[in-house]
Amino acid sequence: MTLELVDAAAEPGLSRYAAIAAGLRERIAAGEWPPGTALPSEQVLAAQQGVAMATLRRALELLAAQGLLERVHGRGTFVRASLAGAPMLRFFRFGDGSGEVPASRIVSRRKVAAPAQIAQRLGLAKGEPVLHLLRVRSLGGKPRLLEDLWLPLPMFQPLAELPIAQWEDLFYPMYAQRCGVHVQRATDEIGFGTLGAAQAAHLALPAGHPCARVARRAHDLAGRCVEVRTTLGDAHAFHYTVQIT
Amino acid sequence: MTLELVDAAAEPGLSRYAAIAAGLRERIAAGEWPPGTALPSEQVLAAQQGVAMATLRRALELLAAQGLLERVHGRGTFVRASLAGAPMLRFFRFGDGSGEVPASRIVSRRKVAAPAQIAQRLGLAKGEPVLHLLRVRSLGGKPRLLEDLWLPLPMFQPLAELPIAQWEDLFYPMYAQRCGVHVQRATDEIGFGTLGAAQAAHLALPAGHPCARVARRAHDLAGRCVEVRTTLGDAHAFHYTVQIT
DNA sequence: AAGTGGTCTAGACCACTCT
DNA sequence: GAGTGGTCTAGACCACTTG
Repeated sequence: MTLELVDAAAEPGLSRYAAIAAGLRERIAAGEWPPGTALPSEQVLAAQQGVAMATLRRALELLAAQGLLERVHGRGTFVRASLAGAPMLRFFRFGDGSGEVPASRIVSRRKVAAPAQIAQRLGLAKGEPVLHLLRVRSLGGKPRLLEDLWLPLPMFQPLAELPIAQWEDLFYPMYAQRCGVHVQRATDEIGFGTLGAAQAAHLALPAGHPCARVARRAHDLAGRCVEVRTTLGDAHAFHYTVQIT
Repeated sequence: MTLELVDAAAEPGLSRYAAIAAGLRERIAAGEWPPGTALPSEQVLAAQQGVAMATLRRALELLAAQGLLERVHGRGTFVRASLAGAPMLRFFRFGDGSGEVPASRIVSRRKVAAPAQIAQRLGLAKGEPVLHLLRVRSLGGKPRLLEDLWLPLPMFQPLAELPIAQWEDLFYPMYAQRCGVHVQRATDEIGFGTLGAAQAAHLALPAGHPCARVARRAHDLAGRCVEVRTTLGDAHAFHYTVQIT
């Protein structure tokens, strides 16, 4: 019998659990279970997929290890909500290490046609409409980080219209709430350089001052690049720890 | 028989598989299975520990995920050999990206009493004997990296006596071969600074030139810190990519 | 008390490697 | 072909969370 489930698991060469994981990943990306909500229980899913519970578990554990799901003993299995708000401070250590969230001040917001390099990083065609933002982030009243952001435009239209005064300090929760965009993972590329005159002015540093540069590409649940961001900060405040194994 | 195996698995509050993993980790650290050798088969280990094979498997998978073991389908489960030779280039990109190993030139080698800060990082008492090395690493004939190393001395005595001409370009395989020290993991702390006059001279750069600084602590199988190393390189050649999830 | 995920068992069969 | 790890099953029992 039994209902020929459209076997999302029919991928060739994949183990049963890997195929099931891939299928679940697609259904999550398609919005069947929005971020923060619970999946059906292991029992239900196992019956649905026609496998033993242990096999279904392996699929869930795989997705949990990849950061897509979060399993909570006694409660259920949940689709992970957006990334934590301000992990940018993981790269910088300014005077006060108090977990304070940097205050955000939008310096400029413009709708523009994507330059070639930005379009390529966003996975768009050159010239597609994007939202370009410049903002300064401060700690203890002192400007510390200068950020340059590019957001694809049909998707982020609500932010093109939202009054500047109503913007939040943390962007990712705002993306989720106002645009339904959930940042699920990001890639940060670290480099060192020096500040141009205009950049230096925003940070109250002399032109030519050494700076650390973090070039981020953020991706949503479906794997699309939804944000390109370049952050500059005083190189002397930069620090980062890497575990090698 | 049957020595009352000192049930390393008797830890309270640990699941059976976690306790078994901890016990195996200790036996590996104690040298029962040297790096590169195979552990007994799952069947044998399961019988030894008196658990089902699936439980034993979980223990092995845990240790494999932690990078201590390497499992090879059809061959066996192996204790991972030392870290790859020169992962320092993961942080720098000089002209040629050809996977070339940087040539090493020892600039100085001295037996000294450990300064307080070094002793602390090595987990020694201040004043304990250590080997202090300074070396320059070059690519394509050009000096690129300046390294400052501290090695605890009873342990690395063979390197205190080895003629400089016989040193290898890669240190970790040499530690393993000559001193029986196997580097299993390391922590790299990335920062930024400027070159002092002496440092700049070694790298053929002007004094005050911006540099990236990688401060490494390397640990052996038993978790002891066996090397403290600070590497300096041109800040403009620095790059590193971080995955955030 | 009911429902969830976490641990564990005692098997079966398959895929890979070596000789 | 013998031995290894990889996948999968169909259960049991435990620990945690919530009504």
